[in-house]
Amino acid sequence: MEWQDGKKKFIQTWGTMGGDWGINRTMAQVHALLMISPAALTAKDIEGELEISSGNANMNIRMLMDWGLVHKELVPGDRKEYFVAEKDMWKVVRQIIINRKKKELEPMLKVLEDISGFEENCPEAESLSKAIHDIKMFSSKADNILDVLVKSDSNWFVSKFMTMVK
Amino acid sequence: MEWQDGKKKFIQTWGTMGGDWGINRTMAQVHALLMISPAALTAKDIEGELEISSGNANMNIRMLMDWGLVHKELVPGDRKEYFVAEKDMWKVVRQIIINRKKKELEPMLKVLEDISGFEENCPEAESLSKAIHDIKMFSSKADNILDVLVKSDSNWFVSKFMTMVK
DNA sequence: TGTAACTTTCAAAACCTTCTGAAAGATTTT
DNA sequence: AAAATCTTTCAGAAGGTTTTGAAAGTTACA
Repeated sequence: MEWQDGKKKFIQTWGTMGGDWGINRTMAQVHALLMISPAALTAKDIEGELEISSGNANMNIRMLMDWGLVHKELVPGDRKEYFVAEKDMWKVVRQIIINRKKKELEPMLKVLEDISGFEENCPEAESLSKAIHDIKMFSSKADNILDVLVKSDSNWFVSKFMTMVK
Repeated sequence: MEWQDGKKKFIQTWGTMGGDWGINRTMAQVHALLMISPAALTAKDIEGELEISSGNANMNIRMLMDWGLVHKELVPGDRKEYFVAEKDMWKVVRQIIINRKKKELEPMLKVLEDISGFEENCPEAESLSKAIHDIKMFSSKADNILDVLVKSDSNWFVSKFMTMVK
């Protein structure tokens, strides 16, 4: 396989992956492209490579910057804006975890907190109560674990984990 | 708050949550409803509660059964099919992990394997090579960790984890 | 076997998200 | 300050997924 084909497939795969992870496909593709680019790229480069409109490119680049996965790089004497992606996989995953946690886990915990304050004694109410309690329990544990995960170094984590399961 | 309102919000929240997790909203709502039902429900009950069509109910119940989160329960002397949901949160989460791993992580690892076999020496090819390598590394670690997670008991895992990070 | 109760299928409709393309807004150069 | 270059915005178009509703398929019983 030529590396150019590999590149195409890589961008595609990362795009699909992104879709599954609550990142839109194009956003993930832009990220993939930047991630494997040795040099910084301009918006125009990205539009060209991925065959998308400037509006689309702009919007997704901005989103990636919001997520902290891409940043601008200004080349002295050049008026264009260049973009580079975070290339450290662990940092990338960490950012994704942080963002999803904030968007999904935390709001859910809040709602569960809000709806747990009723008192009634029919089986239905009790069943609901139990479910809410269990999920709250579980989610806050997950929340804690993710916090640790995000704060830690990848190698440390994996090696520690691997000894732990022995 | 009345428990009936809590129930509505719970179903809604679990539905949104599901959407974020690659489970469609209705499927997650059906699951939520069954999860907080002390008794088994018929397809008709579900249609009524969630105000959805029979086709929709049927399709999502079937999907939940495919995922192993819901099963049929036959009541002797009754011709209707009754459904109950898995209520152990840990089992639920485990099923979700198994399914997503199969659908997302494993195919990705396969593609990365396929496209890593080129040899060229321009910086672009090298950059691509490195990205592929890093992701493969990372994903297979994640794959292993999830395997352990899935096989283990929740309490064991959490407590072990919590000591580990001390 | 006929009929009633229930379940499944599927094409078309509704809905939601993403993308385009053109116009407006910036910023720099001449 | 006009022109050129680049970036952003946004309404409507396109594309994808989910839902409906009605018809077809099953099963159980009289």
